[in-house]
Amino acid sequence: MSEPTHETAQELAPPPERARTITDLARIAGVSPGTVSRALAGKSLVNAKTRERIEALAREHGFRLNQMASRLRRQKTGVIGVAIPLGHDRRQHISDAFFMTLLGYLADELTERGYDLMLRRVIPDRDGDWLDRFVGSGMVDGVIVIGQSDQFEQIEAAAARFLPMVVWGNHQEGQRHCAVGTDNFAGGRLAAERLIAAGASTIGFLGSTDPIEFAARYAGAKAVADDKGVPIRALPTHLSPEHAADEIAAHLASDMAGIDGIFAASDMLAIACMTELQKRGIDVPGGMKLVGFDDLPIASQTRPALTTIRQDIAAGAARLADLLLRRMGGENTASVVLPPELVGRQTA
Amino acid sequence: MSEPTHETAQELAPPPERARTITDLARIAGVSPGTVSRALAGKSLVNAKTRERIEALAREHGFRLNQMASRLRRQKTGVIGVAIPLGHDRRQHISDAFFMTLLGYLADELTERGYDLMLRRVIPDRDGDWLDRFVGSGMVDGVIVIGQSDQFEQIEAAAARFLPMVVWGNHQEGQRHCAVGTDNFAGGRLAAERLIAAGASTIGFLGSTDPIEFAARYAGAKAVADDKGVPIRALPTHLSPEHAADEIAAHLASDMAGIDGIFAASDMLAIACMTELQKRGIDVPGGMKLVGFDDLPIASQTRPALTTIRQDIAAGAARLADLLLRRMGGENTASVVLPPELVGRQTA
DNA sequence: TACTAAAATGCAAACGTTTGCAATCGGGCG
DNA sequence: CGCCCGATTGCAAACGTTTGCATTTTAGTA
Repeated sequence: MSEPTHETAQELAPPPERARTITDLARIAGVSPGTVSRALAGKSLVNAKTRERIEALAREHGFRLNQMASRLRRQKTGVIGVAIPLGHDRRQHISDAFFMTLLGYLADELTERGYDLMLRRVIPDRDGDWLDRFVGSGMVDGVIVIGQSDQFEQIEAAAARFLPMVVWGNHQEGQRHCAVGTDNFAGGRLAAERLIAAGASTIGFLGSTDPIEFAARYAGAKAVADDKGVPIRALPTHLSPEHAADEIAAHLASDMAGIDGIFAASDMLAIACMTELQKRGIDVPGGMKLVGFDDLPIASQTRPALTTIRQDIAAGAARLADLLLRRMGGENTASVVLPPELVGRQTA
Repeated sequence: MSEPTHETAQELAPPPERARTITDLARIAGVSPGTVSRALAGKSLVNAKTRERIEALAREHGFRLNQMASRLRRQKTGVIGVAIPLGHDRRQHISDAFFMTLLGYLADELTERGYDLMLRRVIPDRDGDWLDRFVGSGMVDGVIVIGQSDQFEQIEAAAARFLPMVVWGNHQEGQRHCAVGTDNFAGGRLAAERLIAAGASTIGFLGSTDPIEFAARYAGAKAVADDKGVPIRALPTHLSPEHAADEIAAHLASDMAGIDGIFAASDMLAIACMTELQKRGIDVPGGMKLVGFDDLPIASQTRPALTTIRQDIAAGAARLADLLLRRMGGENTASVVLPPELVGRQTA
């Protein structure tokens, strides 16, 4: 009574006691936790007025549902795991342009459908168990693996026990896991055909042939080259941007006897290569034909504009998302092979 | 006894009864769940032999710890939330090159430290509550917001209650939340100085001035331009790659009176602009000086190579990660402003 | 008013781990 | 042989929700 102002203040702005748990909120509302849960979930079993009152109290006391507990109880997470295995080139960065572009589209697709993405970068040989641990962790409802890298066996093993998984990469005869990917062999064919048609008499394949995606690109190009009697050989190069430029420079300095057409395993390599060629005063396509792979947005912005093999990344992401959701629903889906497409620009 | 082969087979390859829960495994091992938990966690309290036996059984029966339950109990998740608010340009794609590059570095940094990333793309005006819901969900131990967009108020509000949050973006006098970002105003100054030094007599700023990061870049450029008596004006352009080219073309066709120097709000815009200029036969830098912003990897690969203002994205990601972890440890950290750097190449 | 059915709520048991505390076991020592 | 102490293990209560079932309230009807 001696501090009226104090009391008045308290009454006007009641201390916003935060309700941390559903039980707190139930106590405040004078109902049971079960009712609060049902009210916030929008179930029909609860009286409309009660629901409104509880919703108002929830807002007022800043209540947030603890997702961990909710998910434990409901045995589903609303999260899709995205794993990026970096097996074939440990120096390869997760910020690789192709992966990031695909990831961006995936995020768009899945967010649209109400899922969150959990990103995990994996260095397989540090941990042979990586995929099993990921799919069995109870943290994700489904898994997308971006790139098979050199982890084909691991992926097959996981697929045997875990249905909701889809992989970006090659589909091989008889494989167990569901893959979505470009027909890399056909893409390699297209590239070689284009180079030869443009007048190349000896072809260099710029990139590693270890990851099976790249191996297939090389094999496709080699099939065409062999068929037409054009020599072709691999110029091994790592993907990481810091190393690629130097390795390409080394190739150009020593290893190019007769090569007048280059098929680069990715656009990023092709662009790095073009820069090195121009540094040396070699004209593209005059002195060297060049074909890339991916058709990243930058490919059309280089000078000269890059001739490349297009992977439809947006379509691929859409298929990945679609197939994964169907598998999460129990369906056993088949792999999808997307056709590559030659995008003829100025470099070959 | 009448089916010896059957029994033999059973003995040789015991049905690999999968242990789903820690209780299953405890039953199999003949110990209590608590002991199994301690054994798998590598606590010292459990006998070495017991631990080894349990670990072997865990492998054999394909046991995976349920992370949901573990995290609920331990009240921590090992997950860092990454939110990308798309407020100022809803058409902007999460696959935006700058965001993706930053995200890639962040993933590298945080994965290295044992955290997973949870990615969330947010369209704020669909849901004014987005940040509160994210930080209060109990699903993440900390949050990184990439880009303030037009959500400054929301972020400030969340920062008042939630310590472990760091934001990529501008720091403004007296703001509450911890930000890491480039000094955009200084960057704008550098760009304008360079353009003017290269001979530009009228400057166009290519990009939106709505997001505060871009507004600061424009303000910096304007400060220098005003100082030197050089006219400058904004050429509003959206960021999404599909629209940018057309909008730039429209500017070039109608709006360019006197402009002989362009400061693009991002490298992607600069590159799109360069392509449009070249389509029109305008020489860069002869007919038009051009300066970008970001110094993405592609910037050095264009022809002519792009003069731009470098943001050190890798360093920024490292600072974000470092500050976030310190905040998760209870420390209240100050904002960090990174100095931009002019990278002089060929376009201005 | 009494009875019935439907609507709304409460109760309590899950979900699968972790962890403080108590109980057990074994060995060394007096 | 009995006792004590340290090393292991078991017990049971959390963590915060959801949900089947039982119970109470309400509304409707005879």
